[in-house]
Amino acid sequence: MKANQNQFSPRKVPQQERALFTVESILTAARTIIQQKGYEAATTNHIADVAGVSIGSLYQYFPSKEAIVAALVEDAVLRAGERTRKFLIERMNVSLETGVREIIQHLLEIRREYGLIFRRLAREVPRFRNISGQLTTEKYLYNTVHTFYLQHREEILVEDLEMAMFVIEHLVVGAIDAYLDNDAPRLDDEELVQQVSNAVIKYLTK
Amino acid sequence: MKANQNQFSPRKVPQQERALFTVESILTAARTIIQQKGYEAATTNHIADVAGVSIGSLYQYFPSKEAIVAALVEDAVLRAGERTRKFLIERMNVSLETGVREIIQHLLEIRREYGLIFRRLAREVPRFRNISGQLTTEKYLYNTVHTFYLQHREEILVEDLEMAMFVIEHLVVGAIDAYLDNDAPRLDDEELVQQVSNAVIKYLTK
Amino acid sequence: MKANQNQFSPRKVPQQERALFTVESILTAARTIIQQKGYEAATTNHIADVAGVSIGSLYQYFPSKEAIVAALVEDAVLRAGERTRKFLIERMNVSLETGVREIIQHLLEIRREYGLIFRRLAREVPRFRNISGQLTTEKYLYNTVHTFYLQHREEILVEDLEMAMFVIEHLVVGAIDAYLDNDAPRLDDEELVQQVSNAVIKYLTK
Amino acid sequence: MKANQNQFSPRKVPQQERALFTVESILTAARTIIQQKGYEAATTNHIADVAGVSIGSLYQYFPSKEAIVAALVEDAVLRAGERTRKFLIERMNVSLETGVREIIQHLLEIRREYGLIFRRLAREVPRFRNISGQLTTEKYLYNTVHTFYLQHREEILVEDLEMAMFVIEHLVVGAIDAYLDNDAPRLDDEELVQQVSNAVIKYLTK
DNA sequence: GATGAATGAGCTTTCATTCAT
DNA sequence: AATGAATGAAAGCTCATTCAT
Repeated sequence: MKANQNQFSPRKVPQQERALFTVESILTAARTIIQQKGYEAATTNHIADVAGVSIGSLYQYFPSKEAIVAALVEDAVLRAGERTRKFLIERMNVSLETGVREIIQHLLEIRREYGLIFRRLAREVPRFRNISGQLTTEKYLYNTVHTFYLQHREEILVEDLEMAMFVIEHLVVGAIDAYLDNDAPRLDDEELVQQVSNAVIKYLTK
Repeated sequence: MKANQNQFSPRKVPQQERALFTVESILTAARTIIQQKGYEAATTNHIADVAGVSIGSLYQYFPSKEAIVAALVEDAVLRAGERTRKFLIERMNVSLETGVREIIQHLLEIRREYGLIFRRLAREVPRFRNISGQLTTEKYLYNTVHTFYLQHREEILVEDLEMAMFVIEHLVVGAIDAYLDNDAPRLDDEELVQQVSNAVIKYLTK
Repeated sequence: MKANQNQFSPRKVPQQERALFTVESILTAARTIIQQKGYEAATTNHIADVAGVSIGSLYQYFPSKEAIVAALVEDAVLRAGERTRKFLIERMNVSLETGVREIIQHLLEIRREYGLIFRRLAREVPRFRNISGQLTTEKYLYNTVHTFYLQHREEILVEDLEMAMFVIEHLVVGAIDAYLDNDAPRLDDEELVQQVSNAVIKYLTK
Repeated sequence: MKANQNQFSPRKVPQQERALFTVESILTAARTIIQQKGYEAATTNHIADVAGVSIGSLYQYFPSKEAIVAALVEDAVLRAGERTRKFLIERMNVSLETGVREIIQHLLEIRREYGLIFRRLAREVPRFRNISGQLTTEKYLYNTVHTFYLQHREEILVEDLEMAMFVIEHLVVGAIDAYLDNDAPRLDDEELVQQVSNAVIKYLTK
């Protein structure tokens, strides 16, 4: 069931190369502006301007401003999801401890890179929290992570694994986002990953 | 009582009871609107409307829209801070495990009650993250929590306690907020508190 | 025929000393603000504030903001007029040349002193131009100046004296105001008075 | 072409004929309103209304209300300046007396035509006095007038010519503006020009 | 009389969106 | 298809004035 079918779906599916390029330009412009100046600065006219496209063209491919943002979020989620899934698959045979640490390390990188989209939009515009939240969880964390944990099921002492996954996901993402938000006082990447991994491992196995 | 003196400080101090009521109405209206519909919906005219007050009156006591929000945040932080500090002091002699669980339980309540202000505003309007962030952490968590942990220092195995406090704070708050945001799938309050306490205790002592 | 009878007349004629003081405070405050920050800054609330009087009281003595300004202009005109008349009377027996020079000298001083009221208000608020214009001309220049010129009628070659007076008045006031407005490039008080006197004397006698 | 580049410069340069017409409409509407009702009456909404244009269009071409007025002043100064310069050049070979009279006659016409802009704006809004003042004096009076006077240097008895020019300029403009402001009592155009010319000629040559 | 709280029309300006070319 | 001119609801805010105490 494809989710984005109704209000946020692009007006026309671009079929020519130029059209595709236009759409790409708009999304890139929107992404750049939001990351550099925040959501409020991302007016449609400004986006069109930066994209080098007329405002009329912009509205030929996107029915509304929200549609642009939705596309942006979806794009980020898909890319990040794909990368994360590949990453996880490569780590399927690794030890629980190593796996957890590397996954957290990976999440830190991912959220630093795409995170501005997630964090900015999710925080500034509540409407998009659901979109990104659902997609995040469902599409690129849950399934594969679940598989990974199952591989180490006997090491894991908690009974309800799915609940633990929910708890862990938010423990981890909460800590990472806080770390990225605040210019953290006495912590560097390595230390953070170490500590959070510690917490997760202990939570799962002790 | 030293910060935000200029741009956010009230325009005039109400001297009659009627005026006090007006100020209270405005803050209540703003709080209600923000909690129910978000920051974007909280236009000054709407706030005045809901408060049953003219727009002129609103601007007689608040120099700007942001000042209203700042007052809201400050108020929430002060109340929540006071309650939390009292709560912590009463638990000074309790065991580490009990203390952690009860504190997390308490934080869950606090953030459910005042948290919409923290979470909504902090997320939607980055400007306010500083205010709430600083006040939150520094004023009512850090000092007292630190004292509590020190009382159980010998049970705690991590070396750098302050770093651990940073990690824990964001692990806990991240998880709680996520739980409150998503109407969590297979979790209730008790379970959440239990799991997060578990994680924290294990992180500290194993 | 008293001019200021209708829309600009004070609401009540103050009969007690305190009331008189209040009115004086308001006028002084208004004058100060207008001179220092311009007409736009002179809001009624600000005036009341500076006057140390409640806004309610202000409206007890003046029916509108314009009434305050009108009173201000009238006051300035009366004072300046009185001083000028006295000054002129003392110079009745002086030679035409000396008299003209000293009058111009005197006008320079007067307009430097009260002029901010005349110039600011007259320029920023066209409604008041008539008031001040009429009062200026009629009440303190025309009659006495006329008498002075008559004393030297035989030296004066122009036929239509009244027309000449009109021309001279505006030549003189125009030059003085321009001098006071621009921070004049290569001119000081003395030089200005000298040159303008020259022009007037020559105009009248050559 | 170097000053007012930022805050007053047009927002976008109109590229279609339709847009040019819009800009023209806005300027015309603003000019009309200011001339007929003064600066205070010239609200942006009213200007847009009279121009038959939406408020949005107005702000597409002018970044602020002041920018409109600035454009108005600049336009008037440029046109008036050009006309006056041409006029003066044609009179270069004329006698001092004729020249002065014709120039004053010309100034009377110019200030009657464009003058409402100069006088109203210059008087009501001090900010614009600088713009119009500088442009007026420097660009279209000073240079050419100076040349004219130099051609008759031997007839002129005053020593410091430039100072005399300053005095004369303000004598003349002051008198003309006063004549145009007050609907002058016993004077017509011809008489005014005659008298003021007289004064100037005598001032210069006697 | 005096106070100051309350009012609200109206101001400048923005920006998502539509429409004529 | 593309352009960009045009739209107008709606935002934040001011200030002369009224009214309850």
